[in-house]
Amino acid sequence: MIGDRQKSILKSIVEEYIKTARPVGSKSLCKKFKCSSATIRNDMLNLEELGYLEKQHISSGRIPSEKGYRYYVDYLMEPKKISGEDMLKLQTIFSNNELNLSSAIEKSLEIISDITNYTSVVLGKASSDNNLQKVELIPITEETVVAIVITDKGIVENKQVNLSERVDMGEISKTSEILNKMLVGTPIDEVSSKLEFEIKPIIGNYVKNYEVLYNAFYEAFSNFATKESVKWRGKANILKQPEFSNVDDVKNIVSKFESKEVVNKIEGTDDEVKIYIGKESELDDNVTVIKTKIRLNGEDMSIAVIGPKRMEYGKVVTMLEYIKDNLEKKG
Amino acid sequence: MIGDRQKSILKSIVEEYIKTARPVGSKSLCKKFKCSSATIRNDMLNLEELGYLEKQHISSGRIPSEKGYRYYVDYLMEPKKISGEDMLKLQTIFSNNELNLSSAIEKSLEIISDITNYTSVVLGKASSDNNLQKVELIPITEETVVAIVITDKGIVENKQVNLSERVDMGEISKTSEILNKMLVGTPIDEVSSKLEFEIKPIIGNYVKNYEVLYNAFYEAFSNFATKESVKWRGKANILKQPEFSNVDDVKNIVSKFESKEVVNKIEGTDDEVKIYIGKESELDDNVTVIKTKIRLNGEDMSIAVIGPKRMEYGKVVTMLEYIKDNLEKKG
DNA sequence: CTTTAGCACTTATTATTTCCAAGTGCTAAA
DNA sequence: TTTAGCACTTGGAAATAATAAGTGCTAAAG
Repeated sequence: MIGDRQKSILKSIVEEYIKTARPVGSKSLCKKFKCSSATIRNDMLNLEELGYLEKQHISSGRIPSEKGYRYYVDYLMEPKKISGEDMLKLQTIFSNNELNLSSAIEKSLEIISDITNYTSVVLGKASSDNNLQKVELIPITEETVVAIVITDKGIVENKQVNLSERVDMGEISKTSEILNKMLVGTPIDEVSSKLEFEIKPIIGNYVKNYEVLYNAFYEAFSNFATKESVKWRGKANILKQPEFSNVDDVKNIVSKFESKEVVNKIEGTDDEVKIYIGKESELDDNVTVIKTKIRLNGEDMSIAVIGPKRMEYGKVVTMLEYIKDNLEKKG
Repeated sequence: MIGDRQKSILKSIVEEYIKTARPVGSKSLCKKFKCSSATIRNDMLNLEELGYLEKQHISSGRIPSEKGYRYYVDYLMEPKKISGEDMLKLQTIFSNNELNLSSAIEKSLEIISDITNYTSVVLGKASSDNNLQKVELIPITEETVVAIVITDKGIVENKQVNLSERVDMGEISKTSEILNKMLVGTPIDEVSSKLEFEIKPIIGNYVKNYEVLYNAFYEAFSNFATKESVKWRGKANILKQPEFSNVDDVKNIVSKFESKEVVNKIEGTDDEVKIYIGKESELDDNVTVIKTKIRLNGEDMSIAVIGPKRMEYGKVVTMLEYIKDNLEKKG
């Protein structure tokens, strides 16, 4: 259905369009394919009929459709080696042993945005294979305590809680002791039910006034269980792309970046590096999202790169794979 | 120099322009001042010569200059009462006793942006009257510890640190013990020097292999001392203003919001609610920043509202004052 | 001295027209 | 199957014209 020269033409058009952001005309491919513009035009027409190419108007050159990008990504794209210069930058992340994981990830984001000029995001969420390692309730004033939860993977969360009434120091340390005795080692996604069904019924036997403290810890913990961190780099980068040359598109994408739902669209579901083009991204028809999931040290992380549909696919994929592999080696 | 009617005209022009975002012509003020447009024109000319008004072009109506806004804000503006509806929203922050301070502040931001349709920011930084209350070093693996620092104001910071070599559990708890014994009660801005001059010299007597652990804690602590939190709400709101109708201005302001220097421009220096118009904001000539400083529970917070120069000054100032007063009462 | 009516003048904005470059589809011949 | 040739379409830039809003100034009136 789609011949070899046509594949090659599609590839050239996608790559040319990625480079220049301008529709590609038949004449510009003549030298490369050693044939006349009419021949190219015939093939282009064919590719258009099959849905791989589009025109902006009747007499414009061709641009790839989403289907065209998809075909390119699935069958035509060649992986791109990381350039020496870029490799040097990436090395700074992994050669520095002092850097702990979360700093390494942040640094990676920074470098991705710097090299690609796209927007990058990392989304972290304590994963279910964290076990509770330690609980602390630290009195601050007579009516406030700070509750601290630490997991065996080293994730720490804290929350300052107002008690609704004055509570005795001794009670606080007793509560803390009981919580530790009964909860240490519990997977975090089982803590809630253990709290409710095993601890709540008996804690009254040891601690008077237990309700206030129980509630305080419960609140702190629920904070922990749902906590997500989102970090962006180069949010403004995408605006540099020529596809965002009119106000409404710019305002639109900026609003989407600010909205809360963006988190769901970004969260990776696959361990591989996956590409979501235009509509597939469910974020905005004008963007491509390339994302992957990394499970690291008890945290599920999603890293995503957001750019225009004419993104440098090969470059970004190679880079994400490299970073993913090296982070996992480090972790 | 500037007569009573002229003041009144200036006030009307500022308020009209704030409402409509369009230059104000002489005719539109006739009814209000019960005189002909020519009279108004004479006064306008005078106000322009004094620098309070500007024209966009020779035959346009007048708009306030930055000096005009400044005069309005300093001498003409009347404080605006908070509407019943808005008051209701604000009450939800302060009536809820369960809400701890940092949640209350976040909630305030949200409501400010919601009511005003401007952008709001809060900037927090541990202030110098925090004293160290507790230090913990918790081993996670043989080569990682989590260092936790807690102050008497309930601020908690933690950092996971890679040790460069394997360290014995006992050493860790000994170090932790010493740090606590010697540091508890120390104001956080004196911890660094105390660490270096009092603890480093003697810790070797108690803990072998102390260097690794000392460095780990030192790193965790320096993380703490410099940590700043920045929270935005309604970042995209400002784009809704008609002054941002061309791409470049939009891209410009978005980039500025993303840049790191913005923090310096936002940080409040004054306990009062202060207004910085256009250039005065040092952020962008097209915006006004209204900000104030709140010292709360051991944290220095700056709250800022960013909007167009034709901001609803009265409304925002009243609202910020109300929030500031009530947060300080709560804290 | 202040206010007003009248008028010529300026400018942004919008719509209309004209022109050009780029590129297409199609036909007929090679 | 490829190519040359040509009529045709479109977006975009530049030029032109028409309109609305509002000014400054002058001279007369209050």
